[in-house]
Amino acid sequence: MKTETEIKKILQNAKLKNTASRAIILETLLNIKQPETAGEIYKRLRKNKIDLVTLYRTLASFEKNKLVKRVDLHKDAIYYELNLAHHHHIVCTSCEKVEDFENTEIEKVLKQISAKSVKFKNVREHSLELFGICNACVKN
Amino acid sequence: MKTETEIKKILQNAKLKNTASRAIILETLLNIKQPETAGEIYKRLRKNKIDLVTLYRTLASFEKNKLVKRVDLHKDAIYYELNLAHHHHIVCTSCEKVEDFENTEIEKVLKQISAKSVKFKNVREHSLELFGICNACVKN
DNA sequence: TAGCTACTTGCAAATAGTTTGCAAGTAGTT
DNA sequence: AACTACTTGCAAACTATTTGCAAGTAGCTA
Repeated sequence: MKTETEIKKILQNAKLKNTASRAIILETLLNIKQPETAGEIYKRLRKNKIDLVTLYRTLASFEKNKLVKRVDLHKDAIYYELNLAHHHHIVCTSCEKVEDFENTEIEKVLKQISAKSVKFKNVREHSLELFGICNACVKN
Repeated sequence: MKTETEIKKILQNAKLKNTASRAIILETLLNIKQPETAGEIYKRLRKNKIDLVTLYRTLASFEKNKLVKRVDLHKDAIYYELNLAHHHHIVCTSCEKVEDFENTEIEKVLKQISAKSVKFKNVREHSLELFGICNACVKN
């Protein structure tokens, strides 16, 4: 659980004004384990009376400032998650659970690939998702 | 340029009825170099009088049959492309150009990762996108 | 600390993207 | 040639996301 001052610091580092809404949204995001849609996050915010429009705008500004990133789970809506630690996902296409993972080998190979590319020498980010059926679902 | 019979064969292999709409949509997809949204593909189909709903439904059935896959370009709409050859993308976040690439090393590492995962032993697909600024845009 | 300015918020309404219901049409089979 | 399940087009619904505008507020600046 992050303290109020830690949240304040994160916003300051991102050069975003420290408003009540942003602090609440950021704290909420910190408590979410899996990527969620704006609608799902909104449900968590109901008791705080934060408008859905504010949430969208906040997510957009967080995204612009690299605090948040979009995750593609091959579903129809946009999924968001905090971008404080770089990692990838394994998604179960049956029960929809998401497992995080990180891997240093991948990062090395990606560097080689962008070095090889003729048209790109400035690759800054990447997203990687694996899809499959988790062991629990295979049993059923 | 694929012939009519080749297109027919692709549909048969996917166990999809060989209708006029599907043949036209499939041929159109074969001519597209970059992932496109349903709206963009629809524009190409205008002269063929194919309904946008039909396009959505066709893309959905193609996707279900692995003929087509979704690509996440970190934009607001869903991007589709043919799934005949496995590959990844490098996306320019400035001019939005997309370059394809494939890499055998990646595939090896991914296999290792899914072998290591505790909750997954059935990873079947993956998507990988790199984001950056292409050389042409860097110059400007 | 009061005041200024640019950024932020909430509400209502608009827009964009995608899906659904239904009646009519058609591919592949028998 | 007839049958059946799948496919199509149209209209309408729905969901997710964005925009306009007026009021509110954070973080300077004097």
